[in-house]
Amino acid sequence: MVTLKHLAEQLNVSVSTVSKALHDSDEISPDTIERVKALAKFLNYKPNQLAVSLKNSKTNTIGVIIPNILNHFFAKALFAIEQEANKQGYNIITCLSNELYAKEVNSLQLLSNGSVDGFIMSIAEETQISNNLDHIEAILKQHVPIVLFDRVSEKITTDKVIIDDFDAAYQATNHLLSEGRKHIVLISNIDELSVGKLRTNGYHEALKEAKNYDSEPLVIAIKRDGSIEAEIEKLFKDHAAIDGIIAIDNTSGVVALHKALKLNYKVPEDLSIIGFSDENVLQFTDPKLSTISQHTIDVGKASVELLINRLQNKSETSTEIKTIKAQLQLRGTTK
Amino acid sequence: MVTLKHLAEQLNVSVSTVSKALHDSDEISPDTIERVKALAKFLNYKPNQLAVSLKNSKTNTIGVIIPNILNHFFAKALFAIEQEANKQGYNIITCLSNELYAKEVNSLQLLSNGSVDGFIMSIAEETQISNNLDHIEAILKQHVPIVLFDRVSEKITTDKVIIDDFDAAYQATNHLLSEGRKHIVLISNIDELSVGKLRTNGYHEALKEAKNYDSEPLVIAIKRDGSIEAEIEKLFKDHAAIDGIIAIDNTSGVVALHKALKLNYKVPEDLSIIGFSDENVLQFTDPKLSTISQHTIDVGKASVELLINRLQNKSETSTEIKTIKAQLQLRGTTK
DNA sequence: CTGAAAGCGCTAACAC
DNA sequence: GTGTTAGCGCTTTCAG
Repeated sequence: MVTLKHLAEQLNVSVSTVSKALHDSDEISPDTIERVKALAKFLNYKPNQLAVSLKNSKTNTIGVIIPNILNHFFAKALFAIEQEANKQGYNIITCLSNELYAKEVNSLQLLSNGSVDGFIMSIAEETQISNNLDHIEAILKQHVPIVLFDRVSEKITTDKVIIDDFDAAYQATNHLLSEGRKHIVLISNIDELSVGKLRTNGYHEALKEAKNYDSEPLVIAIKRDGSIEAEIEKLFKDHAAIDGIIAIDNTSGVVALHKALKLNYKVPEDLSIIGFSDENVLQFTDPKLSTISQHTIDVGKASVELLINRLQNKSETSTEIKTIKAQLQLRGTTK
Repeated sequence: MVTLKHLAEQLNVSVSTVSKALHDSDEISPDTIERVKALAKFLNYKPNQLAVSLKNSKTNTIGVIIPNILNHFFAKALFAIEQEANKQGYNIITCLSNELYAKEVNSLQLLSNGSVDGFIMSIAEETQISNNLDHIEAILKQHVPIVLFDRVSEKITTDKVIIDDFDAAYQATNHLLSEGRKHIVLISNIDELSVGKLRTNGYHEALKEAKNYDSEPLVIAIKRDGSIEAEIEKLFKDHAAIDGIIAIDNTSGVVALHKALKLNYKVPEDLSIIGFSDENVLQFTDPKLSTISQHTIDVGKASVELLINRLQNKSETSTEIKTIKAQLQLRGTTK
C-alpha cells in the first residue's frame, strides 16, 4: 500500500508537505505541488480512509439497516439510499437484520463506535412485535443520529421518513366504494407491522364513514409463514360475494388477481383489486394491477437528505418527520 | 465515545493494561481483568473499529459489488453473502454498480486502500460489454483479493464462483427435445452478459446434437430497454408453431407463460416453458413454472468461503473456480 | 503483573 | 515554503 510516507521519502520532503500538497494548500509552492501529485498519480496513491476517518472522527459513511432485502420495497429503498448517498459523497455499509431483533442490536452496536457517522434504518419485524427499542435509544443517546424510514415507532424521537399509509388505504377503500362495491375485503400478511396497522385502520375508517355500506369489514390476515395462495383460495370460497379487494402488502394483490381470473371473476367488471405494489409486478399481470405506489425512491432520497442534514448542522434542532405521499395508480383492475 | 484512555484514567492503570485485560491476557491479574471488564461494561465501551483496523492492517470487512440490486438473483446473492460473512465474523460494505463501468471503478478504488480486506463482485453489464477489466487487474496487483461470482471473465485470473450455465441450458433444451418438441425458441434479455452467452451456447449445442430436429435454432434477444411483453407477443404472432420455450433470464419465462395462456395455448400440452427463475415468482404462475434453479444461496456462500480462505491462507496457491450446479426443476409447465 | 513507548496513516497547529 | 510535532484509538514489544 502506497502511503504519504512513501511519497515523502521518494521526493525528499516531509510527510506534511506531501499531505498539504495533495490538498492544494497555498502554503506549498506550485512546483512542489506538481511534483507530489505527479508521483502520487504515478504510484496510484489513494489515501487510507481508515486513517483519515480516525483522524477526523468522521467517516463519511452511513450505516443502512434493512429488514429484508428480498422484499422488493426494501431493495428499491436501498437502491435509492445508495444512489443519493453516493451523490453526496457518502459511502454506505449495509446490514441486513433479516427481521431479527438480535441482528439489529448487533449491527447497531458494531457500527456505532466510529465506523459510521449515522444510520438509516427500518425496524425489524421482531423488534416491532416486541416493541423493545432500547437499543435504538442507546445509540441516539451517544449522539449518533438515526433516520427511521417506513417502519418507525412513536416511542422514538428522531428524524423519520414515512408513507401516509393510513391515507393511502383510506383513499383506496373510498375509490372502491365510489365504484359502488358492496363487499370489500382487505388482505394483509404484514399484520404485525406499524405500516400494516395504519393501512388497516385507513380501510376501517373509510368503511365506517361510508353511507349505504352494509357489510362488515373483513380483514384476512395471512400469517408470515402461511401460504398466500391457499388463504386467498379459501377467501373466494368462503365469501363468493366479494367485489373489492385491497391488498396491503407487496405481493398478495397479484396473487389475488390471478386466483380471481382463474375462478372466472371478471376483473374489473365483477371485482376490483388494488395492490400495494411496485411497477415490477406489472409485467406479470393482465389486466395491469391498479396499485398504491409508494414512491420508494423518494423515501430513500429523503432519508439520506435528513441524515446528512443532521450530520452537517450539528445544531440540535427539533426532529423532522417527512411524509411521502402514496399515490393511487388506477390501471386495469379497477373501474 | 468511550475509549481505552477513559477506562484507564478511571481505574488508575495504563492504557495497555486495559487493552490487555479486555483481551484476557494472562499477563494481567484476574482481579484487574475483572475490574476493567466491569467498568467497560458499565460505560458500554466498544472498541473503535477504525483504530483496530488501522493498527492491525485488517478490517474484517468485505467489499461487495452488486450490479443491480433490483434483480432478485443479486438481492438473494447479497442476502447469502451477508449471512455467511456474518457467520464468519466479517462485515460487508455494499456498493451498487448499477451496471455502470464508472461506478465499478470508483467503488474498487475507494475501498481498496485499507477499507476492506477483499472483494466479492459480479461484473457490471457495461464492463462486460466493453471488456475493459484493467481496474480489476489493478486491484489484484495490489494483492487485494477478489472473488468473482456469476458474471466473470476469462481475462482475469482469480477465484471465481460460477453456475454451469452452458450445461443448464443444454439440459433444459434436451428435456424439451425428449418431450418431442419440434420448435424450441430461446428468449433472452441478457444477451450481452457472459452468462447469457453461455446459456445460449448450451441451447445451440443441444439442438445441433439432436437427431430428428429439423427447425432452425431461434433466439429472441430482447434489448435491455425493450418491452419484454411486446417482444413476446410478437414472437407468438410470428411463430405460431412454437412448442417449446427456454427463457434464460429471471422474468421472461413468467411473462411468456402469461402471454401463452392468454393466447389459449395449452401448457404444457401444446407448449412447454422453462424459465431461469427463483421460487419467488412461483406464486404468480399457474401452472407453476418449471425452472432452472440457480442455487443462489450456495453461490453467495461459496464466494465468501473462497475469499476468506484466500484472506487467511496468505499462501499464493493457485486460484480456484467453483462451479455450482444448476438444477432443472420440472413443475407444471413441462410434461 | 503493570507500564512506557512506538507506530498504523493521516491531518493540522505551530515552528523555522 | 517546508518541517516538526502531537495526536486520533488501538495493539504490542520490551522494560521494569
